[in-house]
Amino acid sequence: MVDIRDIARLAGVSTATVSKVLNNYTEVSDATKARILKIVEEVGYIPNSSARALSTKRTWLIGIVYSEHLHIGLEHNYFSGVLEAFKSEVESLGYDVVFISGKDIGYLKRCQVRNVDGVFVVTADMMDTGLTELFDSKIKCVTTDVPYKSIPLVYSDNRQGSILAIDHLIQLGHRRIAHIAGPLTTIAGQERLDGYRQGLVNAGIEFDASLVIEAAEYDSNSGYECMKKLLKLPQRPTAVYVMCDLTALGVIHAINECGLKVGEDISVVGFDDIELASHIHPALTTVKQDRKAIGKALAQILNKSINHEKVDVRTLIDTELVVRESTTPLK
Amino acid sequence: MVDIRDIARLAGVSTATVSKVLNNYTEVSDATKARILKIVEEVGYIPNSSARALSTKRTWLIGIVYSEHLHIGLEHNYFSGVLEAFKSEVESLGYDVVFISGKDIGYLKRCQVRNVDGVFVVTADMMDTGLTELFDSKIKCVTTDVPYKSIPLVYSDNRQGSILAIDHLIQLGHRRIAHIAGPLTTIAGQERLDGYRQGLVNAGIEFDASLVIEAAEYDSNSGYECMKKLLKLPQRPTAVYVMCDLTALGVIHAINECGLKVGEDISVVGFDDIELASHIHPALTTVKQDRKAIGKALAQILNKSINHEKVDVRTLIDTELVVRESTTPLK
DNA sequence: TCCTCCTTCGAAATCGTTTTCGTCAATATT
DNA sequence: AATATTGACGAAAACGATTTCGAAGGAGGA
Repeated sequence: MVDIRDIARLAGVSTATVSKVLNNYTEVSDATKARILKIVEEVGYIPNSSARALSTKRTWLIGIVYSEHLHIGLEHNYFSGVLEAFKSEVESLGYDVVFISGKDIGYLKRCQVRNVDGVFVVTADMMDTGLTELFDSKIKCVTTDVPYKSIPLVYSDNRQGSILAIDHLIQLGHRRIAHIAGPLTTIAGQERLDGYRQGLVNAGIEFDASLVIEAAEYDSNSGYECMKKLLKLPQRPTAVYVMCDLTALGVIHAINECGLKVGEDISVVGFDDIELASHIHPALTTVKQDRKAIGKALAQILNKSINHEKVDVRTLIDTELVVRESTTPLK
Repeated sequence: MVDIRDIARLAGVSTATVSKVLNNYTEVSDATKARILKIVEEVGYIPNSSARALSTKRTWLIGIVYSEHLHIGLEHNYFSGVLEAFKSEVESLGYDVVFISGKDIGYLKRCQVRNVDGVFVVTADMMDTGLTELFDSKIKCVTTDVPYKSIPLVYSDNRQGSILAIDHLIQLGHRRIAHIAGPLTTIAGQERLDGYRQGLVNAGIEFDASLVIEAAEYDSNSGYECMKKLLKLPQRPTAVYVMCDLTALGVIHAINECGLKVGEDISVVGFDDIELASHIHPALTTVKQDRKAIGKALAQILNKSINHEKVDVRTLIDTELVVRESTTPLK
């Protein structure tokens, strides 16, 4: 492998000079700069990042952390979408992305071993002390969905999203709109419920507590269970606003099972816009989280933070309603 | 940050000795070893991985590469599953995992910049010269799904999977079994078609070319289109074996659209077992690819390869049939 | 007693960069 | 003409580990 000394020798200069042109210092003449660059190109010289990191104390590495026992992370479509956008943005800022596991020595120590410049905590469970230890350290972090002290946070404007959904249903003529809420221990669960209430208030509809059910989890089964209950109500809702797409699938299952048709008999709106929302039949109307924007914002904020610039502690990203087939005008 | 010299000073030994106990050399006495370890523990010393990499030429980093323009990668449930399993296995072997993008300078150079010990090419498009350049280099690679020269390859036993599917349908009494094949330019497409024919042969059913359609892509639309054609056949198939779950969704859509019921009127079998297969209604019977096993095998093979051990060039992983609601006995 | 052989350890070179500071010549200033 | 300034470059010291090879000292053998 050719190193910086080879380049220096070939160009008849010192390694200092080579290093300077490689790092865009101005104090080297255009002539030698061009000469060095040419040689670098010809021999295909690639600076050794370990050596560079050793002497600059910057690795240009961003760590990705997620609470492993939550069993989401990579496999969840929402997070992989955010992660993909994040990755793409930090890459264009010059970083690479490395996974940090918490195995054995914990997240913090692993981050220190790798000397990451910053970390993105994708799925945070604040009960995980390994994580809070990381948040409380000197290492620059950003996260999404769940707040912790003054760690910069980027997430969807859940209230606004809920209002979009409710407005849409009201436009279609619905008045009895049920809501399956996320666990109210989660911020998202609370805010989406808030937005639901606000949406009703805006339309002058009175809030009916019997139309709201708190789900146990953000999963499909919970949706199935909750919908079963709603269907037993003396007066059935004509529309259901569900706090996430996966849960909406369970809801749809329950509706089908009792012989009703999604869309025709009961309109359903989800939240997230995961991949399958558009693939099922009827396709799901849903509040789309702008994963690209979230990932990109996270990347930019983390970069600023690494460079000691001031950053916003909270960033809200707008959601967007995607109307498909699961919502129809009230007959 | 405390470094190895601090430890040496505190223990009253040289850095050489500290390094030796940290790397499990035998030539240091039990007493000093214990003393050093104790101090390391107390002050929370963490070796600097850049320095270590610089002097050992091993980074303990594995690169993850995927053809970006294919627009799969992270967001595709199958690959994220394999990747998750791979990551987990290499982590327990002591590596960390870093994403390598091809931006600007190409995959190979980026791998060299980071000095990765090896790379896992998750989604390979062999038309991508950036990728073949990487494969043809000295860097140890493994990949899945698509073969290239003697790069170690791990993938599902597609023929065996097809046979499972066909056997199942035959057990249920079906005889007119259609197949929507993947693009025959892909190995998976070919092998699954092969297995389909073999399954029929095993059951003594004659192959009927009119029941086989080659899809344009591994996506939902292709399934929709192909199924439309199959439904126009003078004698409709009673069952369809589809080369992937996503495509099966399109198939289901087409079946519903013409007033038939999946399961009752036409049985459908997919391939992959992506997340939504179990979430749709009726839930999809499918051939499950063992993502965990594939990821794990890839990790072990890559590790061996890095350590200059002999490895198998091709490794087949068994598939498994997951019977759900989309297949029922022929009436 | 002398010699050999282990065991245990350390001095110092090395890995490939960056960065500070000094040198030296050429140019600008008075 | 003497001095001050500027521009272009290099010597050498980091950065924090690993590893080779030699040395010291004690144990064992003849």
